[in-house]
Amino acid sequence: MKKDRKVIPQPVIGRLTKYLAYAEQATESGREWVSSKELAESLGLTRSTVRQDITHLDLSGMSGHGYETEALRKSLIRTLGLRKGCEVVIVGAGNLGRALARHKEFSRKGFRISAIVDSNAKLEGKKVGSLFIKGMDALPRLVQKNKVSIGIIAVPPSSAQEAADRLVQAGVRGLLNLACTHVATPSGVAVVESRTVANMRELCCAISMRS
Amino acid sequence: MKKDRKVIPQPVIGRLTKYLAYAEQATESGREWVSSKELAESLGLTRSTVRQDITHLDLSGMSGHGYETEALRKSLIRTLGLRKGCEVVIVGAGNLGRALARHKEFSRKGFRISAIVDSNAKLEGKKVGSLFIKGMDALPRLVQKNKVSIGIIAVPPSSAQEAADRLVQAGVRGLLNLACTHVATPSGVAVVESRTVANMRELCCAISMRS
DNA sequence: TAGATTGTTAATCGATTAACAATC
DNA sequence: TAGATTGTTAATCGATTAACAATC
Repeated sequence: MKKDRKVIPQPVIGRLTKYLAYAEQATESGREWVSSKELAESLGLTRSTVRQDITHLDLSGMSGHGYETEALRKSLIRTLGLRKGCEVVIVGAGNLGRALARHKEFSRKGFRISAIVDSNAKLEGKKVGSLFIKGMDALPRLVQKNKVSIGIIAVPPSSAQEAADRLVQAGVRGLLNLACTHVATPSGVAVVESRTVANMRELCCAISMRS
Repeated sequence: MKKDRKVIPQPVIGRLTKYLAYAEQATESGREWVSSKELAESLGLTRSTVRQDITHLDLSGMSGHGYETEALRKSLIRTLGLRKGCEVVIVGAGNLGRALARHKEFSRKGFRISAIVDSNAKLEGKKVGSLFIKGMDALPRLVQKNKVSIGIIAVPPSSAQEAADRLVQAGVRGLLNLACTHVATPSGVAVVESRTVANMRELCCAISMRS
């Protein structure tokens, strides 16, 4: 009899991923307990917020001790739907796309880069890490065959929308858009904009406001 | 007599950067007017929110027409404190660091990568784009000389905190952390966590909730 | 003028925080 | 037991939305 888990609000989800990163580190360093106090102080939140967030998990803490690190980690993985890894395809084999294809952190966190494609025919067949660059036409077949669910857009802003369209058409269910343009998608497809340039701008803004 | 500009709430700042990206594109394609309706629909917001946000700018729209694209763009640049570009240093000359050093979009948006450094002595002197990789020890001098205000952390999670410490010590005023670990900084230094892995996880989560 | 859109106020909605009894 | 921390409820705070007169 499953607890009927309601939809978790976006801001909460954002913080849950932070708790997960923290729990993973704590697990690695062999810490057995983590408290809401510790999480709050390390991540710049209040204890109330942390405890309120943890309400959304299927997890019980222990009064006086906090949460078992490993149980917290597992519960977060379950709740966030991260149990069974995830196949990814990268569109764009420029600097950024190639760097991501070889980025260790992805596989360490359960994401498998199953292909990298580019519209530039000259790049076709070249090797990136252990992958060979494929043409855009291969996209639908690659997505089907490898059960790819996420597409990463690593092309210049001017071709971002086209990349998105082709990925959606090929059947991916989520997009990570690294181009600093907004892309439009049908409502069934989740999009996260990476916003590196936007982040830099926000930094600039924060800096200039303080001086 | 300047309008006493109050602090702008973070969620608003986040959206202002989106309007800016939109206004830049609209400017490039020669569009003269942009309305709150158009912004809202393109970016998935309500018109009310857009108009409320624009309240924070020193800008007047025109009833029946909207906002002059160019005036909107300029006002956003002013308000976000982006008028005079920004010097940046990258720590970490791995795949990601090197890719960013050559990333066109940065310079196009007013960020100048003035140096790239790495703790691995073997990389010292190698060329990345038009830059030569320097050692970590060069950091303080580079930051002073080039008036660097932002440091990008592109090292493995395990050395992220150290990179942050050295950047702060060298005198940068903001950090963009691309490692998927939280880094702690003194309160005078702004930090934005890039969260690429976290974003991927949020995508996974969104996907798994829909199925 | 008619149509469209701004600027602004007030109402709603949701998220964060405070507080505390219950528990280990 | 005493100290610490959870889980939960209620209060506060802030952000989003709705609505509409004013304006081009």
